[in-house]
Amino acid sequence: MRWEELDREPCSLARSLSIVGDRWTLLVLRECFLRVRRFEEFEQRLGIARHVLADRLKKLTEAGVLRKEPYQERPRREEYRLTEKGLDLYPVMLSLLDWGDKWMAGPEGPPLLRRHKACGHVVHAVHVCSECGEPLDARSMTVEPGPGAPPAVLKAAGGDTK
Amino acid sequence: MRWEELDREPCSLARSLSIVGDRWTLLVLRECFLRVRRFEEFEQRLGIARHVLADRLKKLTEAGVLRKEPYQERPRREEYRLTEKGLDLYPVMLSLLDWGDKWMAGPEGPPLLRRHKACGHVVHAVHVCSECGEPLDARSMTVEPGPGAPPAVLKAAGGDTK
DNA sequence: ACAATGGGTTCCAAAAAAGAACCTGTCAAG
DNA sequence: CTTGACAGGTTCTTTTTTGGAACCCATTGT
Repeated sequence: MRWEELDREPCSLARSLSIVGDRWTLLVLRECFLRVRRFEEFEQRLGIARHVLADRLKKLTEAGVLRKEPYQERPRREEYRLTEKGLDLYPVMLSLLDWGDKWMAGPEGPPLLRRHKACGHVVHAVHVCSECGEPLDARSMTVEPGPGAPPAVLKAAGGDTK
Repeated sequence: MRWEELDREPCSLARSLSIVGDRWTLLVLRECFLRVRRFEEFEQRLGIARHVLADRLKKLTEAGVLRKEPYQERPRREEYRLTEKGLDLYPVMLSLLDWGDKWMAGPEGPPLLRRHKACGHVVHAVHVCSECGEPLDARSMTVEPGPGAPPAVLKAAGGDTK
């Protein structure tokens, strides 16, 4: 499997990774969620090489995850903002954040906490079933071919996910 | 920021990415969740270069995400299995999967569906607050320094996440 | 004795990233 | 009317990572 064909794999994970599955993209998006919007600010906060940053921002814009919005004319300047597609990556960030909090924090605990505005508590995310509301884990799911499945998938699928 | 120092960043996202933030690791883990356990099988299913696969499996094992379990002696053969730390990455996979289903599927729909054993429905994951049970999104959260925060973080933090 | 099997390691060429310098409009100050 | 600053890139060159193929090694079946 080559990297450029990843977006045509019959797998939503592979397709997602074709956009966010490299060294820098999710860190750039972290800054977006923290309301960073300008080239210079991304560069300073991340310590990323400028041309790598330019490339990532371009690819994210082409993918519809970010959009360029002018914030002044003469000289024209544009900032990068999350689209709805980009905002929808929040669960991905949250899952990685919660996993890092649990497994990668030192003995002193995680470096940042997230507080839920609605209830006021420091929280983490729980994944629940969209239909019955029960918590989901790897052993509670089975996989089956969907409407976009190519024939080759049909023979491979059939087990559960653990 | 250099890649090798990512695991010491005061950010759980960066620390998580120091393990799963490269081109291949999450695809290797996808196969693990689909119960692939042997070197040859990873190689065939992923089409990954052998030494890259060997390197990823070693790093994941060192990180405690996979463990090597002997499945026969003479000749000794070992297989790779998810540890508890690895199984805990399921929400990350699920988030990426759901995002791909929603945003990266063609008009014919997603290639695979996940069915919840408990309720029998085809489902996706919903992220809810661990304290109040309400759905979470980017705009409903604020960030604040945690117990492991270095001084530099204290001035940068303080906004919400969108 | 010889090939097959599982699980690697080694070598070389191609692609991607790091780091630093350079370019381009548009102002604003001297 | 020249000099400098600023935002936002682009162009080099050097180092790391990949991809692809070949090779290695212990066992075991024929």
